[in-house]
Amino acid sequence: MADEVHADEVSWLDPDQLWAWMYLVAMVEALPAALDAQLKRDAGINRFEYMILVGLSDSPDRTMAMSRLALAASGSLSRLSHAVSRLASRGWVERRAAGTGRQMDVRLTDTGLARLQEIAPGHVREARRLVVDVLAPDELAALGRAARTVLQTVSPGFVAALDETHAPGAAGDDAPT
Amino acid sequence: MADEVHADEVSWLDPDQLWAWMYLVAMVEALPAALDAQLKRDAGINRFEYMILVGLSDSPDRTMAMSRLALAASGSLSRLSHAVSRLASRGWVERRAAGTGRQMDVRLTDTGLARLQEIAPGHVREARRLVVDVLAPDELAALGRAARTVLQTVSPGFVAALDETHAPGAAGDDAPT
DNA sequence: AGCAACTACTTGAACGTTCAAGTCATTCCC
DNA sequence: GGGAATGACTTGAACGTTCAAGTAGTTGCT
Repeated sequence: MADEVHADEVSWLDPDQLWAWMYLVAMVEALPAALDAQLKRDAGINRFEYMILVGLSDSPDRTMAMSRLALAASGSLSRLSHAVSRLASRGWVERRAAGTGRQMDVRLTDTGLARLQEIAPGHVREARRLVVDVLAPDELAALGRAARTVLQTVSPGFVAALDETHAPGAAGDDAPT
Repeated sequence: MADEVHADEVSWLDPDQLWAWMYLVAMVEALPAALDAQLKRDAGINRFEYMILVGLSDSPDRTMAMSRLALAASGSLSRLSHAVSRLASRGWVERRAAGTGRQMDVRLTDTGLARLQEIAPGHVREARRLVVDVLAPDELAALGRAARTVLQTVSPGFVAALDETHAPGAAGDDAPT
């Protein structure tokens, strides 16, 4: 593409923007794949299942309702339901009817918690190897801020939720630090 | 998680690192989904198929061998083969035996090029709406540089390839301005 | 009390990706 | 010049995600 598009009134990206865009697209393609690969290889689960386990593990009684968990892991209810079925068949989580309505609670079992504690260090190590340790602290901070800004358009609700749980004071409103 | 991990000798992330990591992970999860959604809705294709079309469109004779195209779109040969079958069944690309060996060329048809020219502006608009226009120029540049640095670990070959085709001079070697 | 609307979840089929073969021409070697 | 190895794909099954129902409690209206 680049020039041959007959882009009436669409402003194409200038070289600097295009440069940044290409690398960003490449990263958002490659990074999830790399993280998934590590989890799959070392633990036999994917990133979404990992998020479920983590979400449950730091929740009171290691339990959450499906709908809240779906938000926490940022996936659809359907996707979550299938994933919970898989995890339950391995005995890592269990379903239990909750008090009201059709609501269901998912609980991280002792087995599940034990496995997560084995898995987590390796995943953190990978996060360091691929991202945290290859960037200078200020570069990492800038990356985080840019990611947050982008997310504010892509999924505003999620930013609100994250800001609430993580450093509600420190992480300002628009331009932390 | 956060504390309850019995992480012998694994250095956990400090609050600032964790903050950046959370937003980064959320972004690399949400951004591809958002881009895919726009393409699916407006054009009935996914990001990978779009990359194929773009790759072919600015290639001599709108043609590339499968293996080269797989590199350009950064996917496996198998994935590409399936995707090309889908695109071919819509008449957007065509397969042709190339000179040597079992090699196959894929060519963007006139129909395919026409469709791409209709599709591209909308995609650029989305890129602007979600990323390029919500960040200040220096923030975007920093994001691009960070992405490139991360990619250097995740898939070094790809960085080399991208640097070669895009702004070989301007995009220095380690810390482009 | 009866019925619609809503919320919370599950399920099955369709679709795209991955993974493990399978095919077929070419090249290298004895 | 036959046979193994290599390169360039294709194909089919398995798996996870999405999408469109389906199920089942709860609430609100009349």
